[in-house]
Amino acid sequence: MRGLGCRRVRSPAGGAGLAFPDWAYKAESSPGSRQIQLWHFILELLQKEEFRHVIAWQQGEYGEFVIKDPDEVARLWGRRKSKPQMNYDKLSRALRYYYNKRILHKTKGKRFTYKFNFSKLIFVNYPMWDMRDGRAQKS
DNA sequence: CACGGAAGTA
DNA sequence: TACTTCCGTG
Repeated sequence: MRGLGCRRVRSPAGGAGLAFPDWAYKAESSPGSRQIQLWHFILELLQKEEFRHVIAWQQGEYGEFVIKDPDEVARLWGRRKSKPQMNYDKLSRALRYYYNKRILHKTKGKRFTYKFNFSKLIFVNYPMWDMRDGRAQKS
């Protein structure tokens, strides 16, 4: 297991310098059968330049991203989950459930634009992390 | 489009 | 639990 202090950053080549810490892209930690989470999938697409025409980080605001092609993102998500009837209406409902979970929030006024709550993602990936003093706690 | 209640799935 | 499906409301 890697140290918690590791904050390696991924910089997209030729990008606007927008990068996100490696802990944010922590695909799946469990060995095997756990189903992929929507936010893992979103981060996965965001991390690959080949999907930049479909979904991309919004320059300026850290953690903010824009779904440039909602139908395509929904199609890709549906393919991954074996849900051929998936569409943006349903996918966006799933994203809205993240509001209360504090994983995402909407960027009001900006169409198809959402923002990751990275501090919450730290908590999701490393439950032992205590946000109050920024040190790992023993249970 | 975006929101969120309500019921259904695995 | 984490969505998926459906839908009325603004």
